[in-house]
Amino acid sequence: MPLTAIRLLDSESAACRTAGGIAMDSRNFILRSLSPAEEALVRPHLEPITLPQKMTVFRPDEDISHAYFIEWGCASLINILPDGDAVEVGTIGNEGMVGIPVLLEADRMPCHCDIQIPGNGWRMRAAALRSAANQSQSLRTKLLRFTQAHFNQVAQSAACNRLHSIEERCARWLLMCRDRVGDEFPLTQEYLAVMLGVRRAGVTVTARLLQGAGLIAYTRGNIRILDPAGLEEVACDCYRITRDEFRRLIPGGDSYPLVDSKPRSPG
Amino acid sequence: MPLTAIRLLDSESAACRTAGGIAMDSRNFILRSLSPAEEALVRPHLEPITLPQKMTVFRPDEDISHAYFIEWGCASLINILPDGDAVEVGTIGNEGMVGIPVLLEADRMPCHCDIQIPGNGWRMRAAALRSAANQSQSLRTKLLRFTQAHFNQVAQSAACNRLHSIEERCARWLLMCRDRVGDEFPLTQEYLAVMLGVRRAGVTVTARLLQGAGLIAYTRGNIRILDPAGLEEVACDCYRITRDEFRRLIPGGDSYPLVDSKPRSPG
DNA sequence: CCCCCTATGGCTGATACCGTACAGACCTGG
DNA sequence: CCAGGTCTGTACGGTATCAGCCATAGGGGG
Repeated sequence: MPLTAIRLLDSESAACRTAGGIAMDSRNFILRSLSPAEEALVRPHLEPITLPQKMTVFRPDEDISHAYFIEWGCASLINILPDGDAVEVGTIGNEGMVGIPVLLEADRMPCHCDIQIPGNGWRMRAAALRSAANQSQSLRTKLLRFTQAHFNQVAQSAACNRLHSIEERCARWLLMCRDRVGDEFPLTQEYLAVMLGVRRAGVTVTARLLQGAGLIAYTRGNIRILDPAGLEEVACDCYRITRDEFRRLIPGGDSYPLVDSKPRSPG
Repeated sequence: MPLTAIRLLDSESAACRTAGGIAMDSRNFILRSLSPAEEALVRPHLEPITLPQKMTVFRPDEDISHAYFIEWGCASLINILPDGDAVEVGTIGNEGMVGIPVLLEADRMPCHCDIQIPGNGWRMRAAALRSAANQSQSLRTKLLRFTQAHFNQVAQSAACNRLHSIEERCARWLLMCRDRVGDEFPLTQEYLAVMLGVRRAGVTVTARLLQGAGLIAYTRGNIRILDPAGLEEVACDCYRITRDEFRRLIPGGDSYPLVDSKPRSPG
């Protein structure tokens, strides 16, 4: 079976899970942490959604219509400068919520956000999220603490982008993806180059190095992590620093990352 | 008179202003925007404070005791990595509040924060700030919108640090300081090098270039902006993008930056 | 089976910035 | 007036990464 066949949990099967309750079996750290009272505020507004690769979640300076709670996959906050150059400034997967500007009453922000690793999740209208956050202080606290965790990640990236080599940053970035979606995921070097803010050719050299060292294996558009511990040695400390603060700040963070196996489409 | 004589508004004269009401005459955009009800929540807890250069505001992974509302001067969020390298990831002056982790219920964060340009302001105990923010939704909104503005700034820095030259970033950074404290401020090249995450020698070369072009003038430990418009042409778009979002998000942002003259110590 | 598109691999020379080092210039205190 | 610290100016070789370019290879559609 080609690797690309391992893809999405479709929205139908995601919707099925609703019957069993969200809090119990969601991979999303915010949803799984909800108390019954919080769940009553949130759940009626959740709509299951598939997240195909390259889907635009929101655009710079456009009102954000929904916040997203990702189950599988990974969204990327990308800063695209007027001259066309781009870099990723932050990544969000199942550990939190996409759409922080909604929570912070700002409605929009100057970054582009798209789906970098396909998956699925839930979305909730911006107004509903704001209303829920204003009604429950405990829910608000969870969302705000995640916001701080994400802020830390972006702040770490600002330093990392300045001070660390492509190799260090590449290893860090692959580990961050692994924590969210497991050992294997679809990803081209072209895309990875945008994430790291470097030329595609630079990624090729680095990827070959990592593969040569037995840390990863890749084919066209797919990457598999072979040796996470080895990769962590190559990565800069930024990986560990960010992850540890996530663990401290997100609800139930002591079990981050989740190690359950990736769901597959039926058949 | 040596430039270094132009320094602080001492806490005594800051305290005097209290008599006239904070909202009326504060340079701080959050304080000056407070409604009477909000002011009643905040003002009793404010304590005037001078902010000497290099003062530590908070340390990595240490509980933050106070939030700060700066009137003059400028604080810097610095990421110091385990290997000793450092870069600034964000700057806060009179446009907002220092101590976002308090508001976001996270208590602390992995960055170092210190005073980069001396000045003065007010501080408020962390618990008092949290309590005020939880009691008033409108106050909370103001603080959260500032948080988004600062988040944008850090996200912009992440991209800027990766993609722009020392010269562009240096010009950007000087303009950001100017918006907060006026055309002249104490600052060594050594410090500026940390801010930009480059060698001190690299700053010297850049500073000479900018001075040669008539954009700035500097002596030991002091910088004066001569031609802001010219500097803006040298700076990358990151300056404008961040500033414009600040204007949109902070209360009364249409009058940012304030252009009133810098107060001087009596005599 | 062939074609074409996408993805990866590998050149070449250019350059921005680094690490290190040292010298001069200014300021302050004894 | 000297001593010592701090700040700035400058040089040198080294290197990570860039910009541009072309070659190869896999894989799906006709």
